Amino acid sequence: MEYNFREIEKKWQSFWKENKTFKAENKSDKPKYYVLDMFPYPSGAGLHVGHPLGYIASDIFSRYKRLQGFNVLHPMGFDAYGLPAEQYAIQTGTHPAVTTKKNIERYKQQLSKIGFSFDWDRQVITSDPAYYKWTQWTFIQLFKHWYNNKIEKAEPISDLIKEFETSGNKNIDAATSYKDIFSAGQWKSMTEKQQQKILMEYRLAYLSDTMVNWCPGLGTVLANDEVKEGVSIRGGYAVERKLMRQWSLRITAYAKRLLEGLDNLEWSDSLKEIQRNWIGRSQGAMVKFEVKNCFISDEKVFIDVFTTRADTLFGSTFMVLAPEHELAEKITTPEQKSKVEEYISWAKNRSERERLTEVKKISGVFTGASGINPANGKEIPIWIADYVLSGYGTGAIMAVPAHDSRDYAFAKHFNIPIIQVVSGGDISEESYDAKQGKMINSGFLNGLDVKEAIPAMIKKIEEMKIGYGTINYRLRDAIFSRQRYWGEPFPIYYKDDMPYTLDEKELPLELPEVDAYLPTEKGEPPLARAKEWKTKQGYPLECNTMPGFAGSCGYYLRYMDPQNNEEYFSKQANEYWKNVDLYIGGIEHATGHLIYSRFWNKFLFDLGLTSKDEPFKKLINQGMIQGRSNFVYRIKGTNTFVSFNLKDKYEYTPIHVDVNIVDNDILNIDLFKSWRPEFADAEFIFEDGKYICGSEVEKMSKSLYNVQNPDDLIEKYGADTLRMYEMFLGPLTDSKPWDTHGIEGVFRFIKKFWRLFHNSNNDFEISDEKPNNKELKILHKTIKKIKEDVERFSFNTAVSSFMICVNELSELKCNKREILNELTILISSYAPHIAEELWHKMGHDESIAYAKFPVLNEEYLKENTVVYPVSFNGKMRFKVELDVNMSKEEIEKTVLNHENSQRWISGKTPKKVIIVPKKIINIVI
RNA sequence: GCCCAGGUGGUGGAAUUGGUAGACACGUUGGACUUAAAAUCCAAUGGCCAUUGCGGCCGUGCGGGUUCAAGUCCCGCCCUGGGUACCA
Repeated sequence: MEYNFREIEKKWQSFWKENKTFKAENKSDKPKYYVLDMFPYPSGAGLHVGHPLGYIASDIFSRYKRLQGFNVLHPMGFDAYGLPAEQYAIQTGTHPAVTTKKNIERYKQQLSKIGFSFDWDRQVITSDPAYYKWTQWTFIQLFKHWYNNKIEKAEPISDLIKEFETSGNKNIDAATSYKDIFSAGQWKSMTEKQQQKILMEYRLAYLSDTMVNWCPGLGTVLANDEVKEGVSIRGGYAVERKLMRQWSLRITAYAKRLLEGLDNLEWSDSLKEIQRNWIGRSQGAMVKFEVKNCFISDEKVFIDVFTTRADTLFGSTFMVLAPEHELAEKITTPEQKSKVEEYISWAKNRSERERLTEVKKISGVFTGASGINPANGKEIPIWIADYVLSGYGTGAIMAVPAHDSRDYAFAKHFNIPIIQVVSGGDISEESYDAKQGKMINSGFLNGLDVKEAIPAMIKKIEEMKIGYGTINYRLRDAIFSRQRYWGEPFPIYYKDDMPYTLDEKELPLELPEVDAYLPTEKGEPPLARAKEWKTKQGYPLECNTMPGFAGSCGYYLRYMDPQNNEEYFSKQANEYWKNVDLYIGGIEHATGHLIYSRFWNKFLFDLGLTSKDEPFKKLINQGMIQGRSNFVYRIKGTNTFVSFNLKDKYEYTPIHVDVNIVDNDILNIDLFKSWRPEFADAEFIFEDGKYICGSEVEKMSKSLYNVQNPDDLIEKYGADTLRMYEMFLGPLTDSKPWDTHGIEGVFRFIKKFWRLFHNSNNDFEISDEKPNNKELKILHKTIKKIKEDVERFSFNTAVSSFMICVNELSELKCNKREILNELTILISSYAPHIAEELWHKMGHDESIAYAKFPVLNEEYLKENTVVYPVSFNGKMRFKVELDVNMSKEEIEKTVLNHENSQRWISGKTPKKVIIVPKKIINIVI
């Protein structure tokens, strides 16, 4: 029989489906192994060859682990909420659920053709009410908990209320924005609304007026990780800062644990580094500066600043507030009022993008007020400038122009004095920012080294009770509201303008129908259009929905127990599966999903629901598969196209051409003419009778006509070939261009593998003869290599080893059962369909998926002789085969007397002979 | 600017611990089989020189260094990709 992959692959895919071959049980005597892929957003475009790369790798690993005797959890699902389906709904009126369902079906169909060993019974879809019930449930728990810094753990709000009732808040050390101190008596005398307002500042999910990234193009706010360089990552729309009442998650409470947890994870250094930078820990001090002669309701006014350079306090010659700072207008003197107001409104109306691109432009305004430098009692001016960000630290700084380049530029521009306090550099030219040198002009600090001066100054600040040493994080709370339709509704209603959670029994709160997917005329989010969007008691429900990342925060937990209607997941299921052993996905989630998930998991851990503090033990980022675009060159002003190597004689315009009408860079003229009407009459300047196209490596994208679709390749070569080729392309973690021609080589290999089992008439024929040592050696060499390679995720070299093995066995015309049986198991995780087919032909009844991974016998690898490369002064000159047991002395003697050596020694006495057993011989002349 | 990866034939890449640089493929060239094509098989294939044969020199971004030996380690530089960007 010919190798008929279409028939074989269809046959085994339905076999696996019917027999539920890959169903994972929550109870097993086997050790568990959890392999997870980042689940896809089902877009309308379908999969291209880049998408399955990670899935193939994780599938190979899952199948390998099954062969090794593990109970493997390898699920798949869909991250189904997202902007594209909603944008499409706005344009066409099609409900996003309809689009999403259709796209999921398409994705599933495409995925099923690749032969993945997913347990589809565990599929989760984030937009399914049975799933998002638990997203909403977790939100309620976040609302009902606060973070206790003393024990670094989330605790129930009810416990916090008890504490307020007995002792007020003086003993509480919480992650909160609330600064005032109240007593138990004061607490009790508050109205419910006042109490709720205070509690809101402690909750891990809280509602507040915050500066948000408002994206008018998308009609919604965005989280920090959804914005890059002042524009939205999805769609590239401009983003501006806006004060809005929004839900946020107090992820900053977990900053320390999120940072420290990284140390024990098997993630790539670069990914950990991205997260470390995003969390951005800085050690420093909080210092209080008094505002001179300034009183608000009889109390002195102080400005808190955060600094990492407490040592330079004596050099602080002015202060700067962010334009959004709450004191900015309050401390401004009447004379400066109009200027300050003008500046603040100018700064507010600047888009984020303008602000970023005009970083070099210095702007600011003097408030007229002065602060007092607590180190030396000197009066220093207070300015407002937008180089100070409201979101970091306290939104106010002590400026030290001598030792901070930004302050320096500002001081030079506005003629503010500069006092050097650390020796080194030339401050008439530029600031001296290095943390190196001796202190000068700094009172009691003089003569100390910077490294000594920092703690000395912090100690002094603490003694003076004007501040304290502290750690500041760059990480911000996650803004959790979106003014969109297609997302999880919040389980929240409003009473007296204060938010309350729905009862857990009322979950899921299902997404209502609306007449249009647009904001109302009053500018409320789309949910405000829903009829009866209120509780049974008549209280209005929240109209915002949750962000795109909400559903992916805990999906890996739900896979453990996906049909559970009583709980998110059972304790028993979680204690069995624990956390993800191997997670494969793109690096683009470094500052989004991968931080949010860790936070979500840590919170559930604090509640005692998850058994592990970290969700993803080992994580691999697969590289991107880039497209290889082809170009034709049209001579300017004509409809004539010039072949690649002749183009420089003309003035031309390169035009992307569909890679599917180009074969090996040679353009198919007929297909090109019929590709687009404007090319129907095209003329050509050929070279060697052919039209050669240019090529370039770019992103794989529809608009660049370089998309390779897995379905087409499967149709042509089969899924086994596609799987192996995607792995053969290069290291999993590297980005690499797709080259369709390479797939032929893998296809040839698969056919060659098939021929090992078939005679010249294409009939299945294997021999029961005992294999010889040569054959056993080939097999065991391959077992060893495949095992090593898969365990270090080096799938490309594993594929080459299979090629070498099959080449060698073909050469020996080996069709012996003992060899082929083992080789089939080895290859089954890479090319499961052909392996399953041959496995059954060899007489097995059970699926190969649960066969036993071949055991390596080192005996077969033993050699009697070693071929030594003989080098002279490090240059390899010839090889010599020697007995493996020869002593170094014997080797030296033999090699020096070897006829080929004489030429290189040429009568001289070798200075030194280096012999590394079984490796190399080097003779130094 | 700062931080992190990386730079090897015409192409994708291999070299796992400092020990034969270029495995395995693609492509190219020549050949076999065939009426022909496809498929398959064989041979050559880093560059330069030599070629009747043996062979020789150079070569892992560039310049230094350590070592018997460097793609691999160290120092300096260049380039590419990613992250981040007034983070006090």
